[in-house]
Amino acid sequence: MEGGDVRKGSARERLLEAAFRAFSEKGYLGTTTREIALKAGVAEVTLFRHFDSKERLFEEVLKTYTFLPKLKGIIPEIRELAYEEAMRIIGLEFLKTLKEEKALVMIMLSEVNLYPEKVRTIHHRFIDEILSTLSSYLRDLQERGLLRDFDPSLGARAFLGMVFSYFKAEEIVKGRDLKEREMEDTVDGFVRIFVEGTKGR
Amino acid sequence: MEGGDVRKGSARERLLEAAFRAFSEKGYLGTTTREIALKAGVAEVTLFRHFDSKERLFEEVLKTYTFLPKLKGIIPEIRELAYEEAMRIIGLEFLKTLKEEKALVMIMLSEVNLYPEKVRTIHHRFIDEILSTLSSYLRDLQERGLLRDFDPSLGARAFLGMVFSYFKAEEIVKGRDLKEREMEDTVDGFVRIFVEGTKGR
DNA sequence: CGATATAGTAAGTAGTTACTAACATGGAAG
DNA sequence: CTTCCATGTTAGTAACTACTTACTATATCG
Repeated sequence: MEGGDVRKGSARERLLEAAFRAFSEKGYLGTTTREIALKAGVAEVTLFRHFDSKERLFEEVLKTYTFLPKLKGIIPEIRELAYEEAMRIIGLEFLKTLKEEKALVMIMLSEVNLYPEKVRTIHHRFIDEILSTLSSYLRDLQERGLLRDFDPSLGARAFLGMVFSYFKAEEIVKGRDLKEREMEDTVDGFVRIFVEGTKGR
Repeated sequence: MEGGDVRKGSARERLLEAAFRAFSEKGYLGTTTREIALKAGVAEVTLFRHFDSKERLFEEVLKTYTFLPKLKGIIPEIRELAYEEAMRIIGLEFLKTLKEEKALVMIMLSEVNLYPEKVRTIHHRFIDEILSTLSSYLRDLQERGLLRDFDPSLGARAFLGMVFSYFKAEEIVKGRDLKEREMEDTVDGFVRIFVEGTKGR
């Protein structure tokens, strides 16, 4: 989006950030080392002094910008809430995380072909993590007799899948910038369907 | 998958198919015209005689291999079925279509950065089409008083989103080859949640 | 002050890539 | 038979790209 330079922090940090942005906006192959150095405001040779090759820079970018989902942290507080309200928060938090980490999501989708293993690793640390957090929450509710009997892992997939696909269609493919209000309304609709579909009768 | 040649049809057809495969397996930038020609079993210059440039070849590939979703065709027969059974068929048919058209889906996801407009066009003709087909089916059931009141377009998104995300996670990211049985079971679970969550009470 | 680390400038290399030019070949059609 | 037309072969070009080498400048630190 913003083509601006990165002018704070050490050369290494600036390179990592410039590379991260560039890879996410133009893809790995579509990005040149010259361009990254320019954006970072350093000489191209400095890039190769810090990272031996373009590929190692890419690896460092992934290592640096792969985040841990914060959903895990909010689960304890959520167990106190009503089911529907809890799912609303989980869905919205997941969607916001996707939005914040859009650059990383773009890299994952673009680079599945070129670096399947690297992408799989991130996917595992990110999506699978959230998935298992949500399924253990659902299992807990089942054991307390609040939900009907269904595979909680499948349920988690169903719910997060709705949210992810919505994000993919609007933000990634259509290039939109979703507003708070619209996100809330949409998640709300998803929650109503999901909660109604999983409640005990 | 198979690195084999394409040895039937005219040179033009062979080029289109070889390019389609290559683009989907290695991305647009990761594919060379030399490689396409080799796979098609023709001289590289023949490629440029048929298509003026690599980019125009790409456009022709998209034009040629963009398909019309067949979901629309089966809707009439489905209106006769019970809601749950109908959704099962729709979900499974959608998933199978994604599987058959996996190459195109890969291209779409990989090339959002490079050619956003081209990808948007395909997405519109493919996903949006299915989406509106399903929402009109849901609206119909609502009007017949069989479903509770909810935005049918949101409902369609929810359901197809579950299926798409499942496909993305398993086939695209994890590189698996989903078997009939597993697809049926998963769609079945999705359907149960969705149907229960949208039925009139 | 002197050593060390970090950065820049400049020049270049070897490989690749999309794309072109020129000419030869073979088959189908009139 | 001859005229096309689609194709192959060969050679080449201009641009780009990841990466290197060699030398210089600056700032920090003991």
